[in-house]
Amino acid sequence: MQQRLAAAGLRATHQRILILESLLVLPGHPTAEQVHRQVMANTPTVSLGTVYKTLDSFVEVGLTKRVASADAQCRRYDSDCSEHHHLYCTDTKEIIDYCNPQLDALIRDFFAKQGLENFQPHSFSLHIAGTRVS
Amino acid sequence: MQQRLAAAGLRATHQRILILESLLVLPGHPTAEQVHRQVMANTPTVSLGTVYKTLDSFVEVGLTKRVASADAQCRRYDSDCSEHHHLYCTDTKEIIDYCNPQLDALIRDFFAKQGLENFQPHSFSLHIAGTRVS
DNA sequence: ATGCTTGCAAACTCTTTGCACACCA
DNA sequence: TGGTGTGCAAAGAGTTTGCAAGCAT
Repeated sequence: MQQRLAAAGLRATHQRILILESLLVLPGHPTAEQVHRQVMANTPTVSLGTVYKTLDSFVEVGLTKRVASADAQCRRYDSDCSEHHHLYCTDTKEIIDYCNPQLDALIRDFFAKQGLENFQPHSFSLHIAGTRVS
Repeated sequence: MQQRLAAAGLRATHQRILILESLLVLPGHPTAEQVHRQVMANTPTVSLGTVYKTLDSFVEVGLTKRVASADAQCRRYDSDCSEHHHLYCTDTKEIIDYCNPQLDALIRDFFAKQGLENFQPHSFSLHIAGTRVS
């Protein structure tokens, strides 16, 4: 954990380690509030302000991402910085991560063949809206 | 304009007509604030609260969409309810609409062939992050 | 005339900021 | 030790809510 922070050029403080661990443990796309709660479960002396500042630093150095969310009125963070897609259930407002290398290949291929004008794509993320079926 | 509102099951009030017009005029993905400014340019007596309420109604009946945005700390709306994708410039934080029927077909095809487990997709939106080149 | 809409202002939520103290390198 | 990070509380931005008055049907 310390290593990851050091590698990212951040001081390995107690709080940052806790917050990074919490991010990795929490499923889905936690809000700052949820990260804070998770951190507090172990160490009840970390302030919410610090969580915000720390998450911002993490985003800045690429340790996490902010994820887009049309419904939420708050920011969500994602510790999984690998490329992946999202299933969005319009009933439950749930966001589920979805990985599919075949899909990735298909999309990359498409843009490799017929490029975009004036735009160099770096990463792709497909948002799939729909409903859960059981 | 009245027709569109009536068809959506909303009363055609002066304010709603103005707000709908403003949405159609404004480029990109305006915030509630931007819509309000646009409305005020014509009729300086519409309150921001009404803009919020109205935009919510519009989203509810499908006249507009909320668009996801990882950076913004405010909600953005999109009057273009047809299926389209987004180019996101990581330099300028700009979001550009992008349409490509071929791409749509490719994606629909992919999921038609090998469906998702426990999920019925309704719409797809590809977020393409990258940088502008000139 | 009835009931949905509006305007206003206050309340609320989420996030940021300023500053003194604490801690890592 | 020096400079960065933290906690706290207050401020800020964006959004929602409650209610009396207004308007579309």
